[in-house]
Formats: sequence, structure tokens, C-alpha cells
Amino acid sequence: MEFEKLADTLKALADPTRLKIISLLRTRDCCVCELVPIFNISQPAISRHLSRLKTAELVHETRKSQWVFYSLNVKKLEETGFALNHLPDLSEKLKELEKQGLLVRCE
Amino acid sequence: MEFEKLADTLKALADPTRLKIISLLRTRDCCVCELVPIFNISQPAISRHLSRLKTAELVHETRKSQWVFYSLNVKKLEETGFALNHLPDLSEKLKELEKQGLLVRCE
DNA sequence: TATATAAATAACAATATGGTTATATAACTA
DNA sequence: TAGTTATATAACCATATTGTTATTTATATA
Repeated sequence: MEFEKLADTLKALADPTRLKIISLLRTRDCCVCELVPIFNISQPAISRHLSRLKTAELVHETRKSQWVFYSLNVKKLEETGFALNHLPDLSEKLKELEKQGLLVRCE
Repeated sequence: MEFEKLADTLKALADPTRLKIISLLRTRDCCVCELVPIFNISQPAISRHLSRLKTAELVHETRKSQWVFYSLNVKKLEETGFALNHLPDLSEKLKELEKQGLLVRCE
């Protein structure tokens, strides 16, 4: 479902740590060990936030020898902002429901 | 904090039921009893979703005799989409951290 | 090969979320 | 005033979220 997918992406964004990570990645790619000291949480916590962002396709990971660098998927982020500002128009659905008498009208 | 507030608003949006409610309100104001039969959840559940949206200032409520009508705060919704596409630039903060030697560099 | 570093995963705990049913409140109506 | 309808709140439960510490996996190096 459309709404389910958008809600999932928004959930991935709806956390201050993850928003800050994304903001940092706007400047440049970062590896996990760079990110950890910036936040007051443990390395596994950062790792899981990154994993969450990766699942939502908001970031991309690349291993470079012993480090894993994360980069922002700008396109996905932009698509999400766009989707928020262009939520589906349900006026047709409302009209249908009215025609079928399935809609209570209050007046 | 900037990120905290944005995260809170995004949390309010990050639910398929609430996204659909917002989409419906794009067409016109709706009262609670109109919304309830559209979803497969109870009236109190809808009521709490609306309450969540109200707290986030994404909707506005107006009582008209026995009904309570909810309307969309288009401005707040647009601001949120905009904020997503214009997350703060933290490059200065990164530079500062580097200067203070607080940033691990991996290469 | 043994050790060190980077990152992910496992197991667990506390809190948040989202649903339910029951009940309270507010406003109409006979 | 008593009853009805619309909505909100309370109490509760199951699951999700987000942190922790301990451990595992992957890579580099002495």
C-alpha cells in the first residue's frame, strides 16, 4: 500500500539521531567510527540507526578495507519530502463512498 | 532542539492511518464520525490519531454543535516537507570537530 | 598465526505506540 | 429532565522502538 510504504520511510526519518546522521551525510560520506563520537550513544546503537536508514533505502553503504562508509541517497530523501507535499487526492474516493451511502454526512 | 522537533512532527506523520486522514482532509474538513467508517479501527482509535495530529499542529479542530470537525494545517504540512528537503548543513560543525581533533578520520 | 580495530548482531530492559473495551463528557432532542 | 448521539478519556494489552552490554565477524598487521 502507498500509505504503508511512505509511513515506513517517515518512521525511519522520525528520530533525532537519524535526522542528524542524514544531515551529516549531506556534507560528505562518513564511516561508522566517525559518527560514533559525535553522538552520546554506543557504537551498536549508531550501527542500528544506520541499518534502519539502509533498510529504508535512505543511505547506501560501501566497505573500504576495515571501514564501512555510509552515503546519503539524496534521491530517496527528496522523493519523501515531495510525497509529503503531494499526498494522494482522495476526493474521488470520498465521492464514491457518498454515492454508495457509506459516508455519514454531518450538517 | 531543531532535530527533536522535526522528528516529533515526522513521528506524527509516520503512520498509514494518519497519512490517510491527512489526505482525506486535503479534500475537505471532516468530522470524526465521517472518518470512523472509512477505517477498520474503533472510534477511540481514530480519536487518538486525531489527537496526535492535533498535538503536532498538523490539524485544527472546530466543534459545530455535536460534531467536531478537523481541518488540515496545510502550512505545517508544507513546512515539514520543506524541512526534510532542507535539513541543516552541518559542514561547519564537522570542520570545527576536525580542528579540535575530535573527529576520527578514516583513510 | 595471534592480535588489534571496525562494525554488526544477539540478548535483554525500559519506554513508546497503537489497538481494544468500558466509561465519561458534551450537546442535541423528545 | 431523560434519553440519544458524538467524541474523548481511562485502563489495559501486545508489539515496536531504542538503548545497553556481550559477543561475533571481517579486515589489517605485528
